[in-house]
Amino acid sequence: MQKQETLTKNQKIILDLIEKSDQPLKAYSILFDVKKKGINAPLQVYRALNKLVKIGKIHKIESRNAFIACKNSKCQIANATIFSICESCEDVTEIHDHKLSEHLRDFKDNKGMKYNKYNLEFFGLCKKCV
Amino acid sequence: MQKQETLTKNQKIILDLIEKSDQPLKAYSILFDVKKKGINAPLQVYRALNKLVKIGKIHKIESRNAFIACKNSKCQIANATIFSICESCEDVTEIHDHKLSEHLRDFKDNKGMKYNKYNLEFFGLCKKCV
DNA sequence: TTAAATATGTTATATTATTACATAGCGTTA
DNA sequence: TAACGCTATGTAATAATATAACATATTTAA
Repeated sequence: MQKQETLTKNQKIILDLIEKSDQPLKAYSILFDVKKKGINAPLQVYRALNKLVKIGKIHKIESRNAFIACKNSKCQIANATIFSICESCEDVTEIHDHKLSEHLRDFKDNKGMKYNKYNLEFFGLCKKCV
Repeated sequence: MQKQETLTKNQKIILDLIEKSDQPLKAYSILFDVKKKGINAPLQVYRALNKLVKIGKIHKIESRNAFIACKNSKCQIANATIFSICESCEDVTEIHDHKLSEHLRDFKDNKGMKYNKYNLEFFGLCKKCV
């Protein structure tokens, strides 16, 4: 379990912003939005983002270079993420599917590799965009 | 099935280079290597890369911004990729696991989304690095 | 044989992310 | 409390990744 009480000022500001959005935000768009709060440089944003990713409060959508809040209040799935991404409207949803997660968690390759993390992104068209 | 006979000069040069490497190559490292062959600008590389990804000859490792050749001669899996990535030595291997692929192919979320593609990346430590 | 589609070459620029360095705060422990 | 280790901060500069815009050429198909 992560300790959420230790978030610093910058981390809180940036997490707040990301949590208010239900869609992924890009680093420089975050930077633009938090300038009024005294965060002036990309590095300040990236440092906070990296920390928030590390503790599982947010996830990075790798194919989009964007960051979305983790809706799972327990924040235990920083290392096991599944997303669906609409290639038309770019809507992103985190998927929680017990059975699929189980399969992924239990997956063993034939090279004896020890996994501690996975990220899965599904692409397609959402209901609205079909 | 894709038509491989239609690759253009630039596409061939860049595919050759990527196929000679068993590990992912980055766009600007590719650019550096193909300058002697008359490819001078990033855009020429990215255009070839995008095409090669589209037809399934190579895959992009999203978490690494790098490109690796598809070893599957049939090239039918441009839209269904699974990789294992060692976080220590950065070795990347494409995984072909029938059962897992089946699960992913058959996965349906509860939002009625129609998927046409997925990308899964496993992270951990390979045998050598454990 | 013209039109449409695809690819090329080039310059410039946009976007994403890190290096390097100086400083500040905080908890431990001696 | 003083000294240390650790983490975070602020700032400037720059590296790394990727695309826009434009002119031209080549290929494909009607």
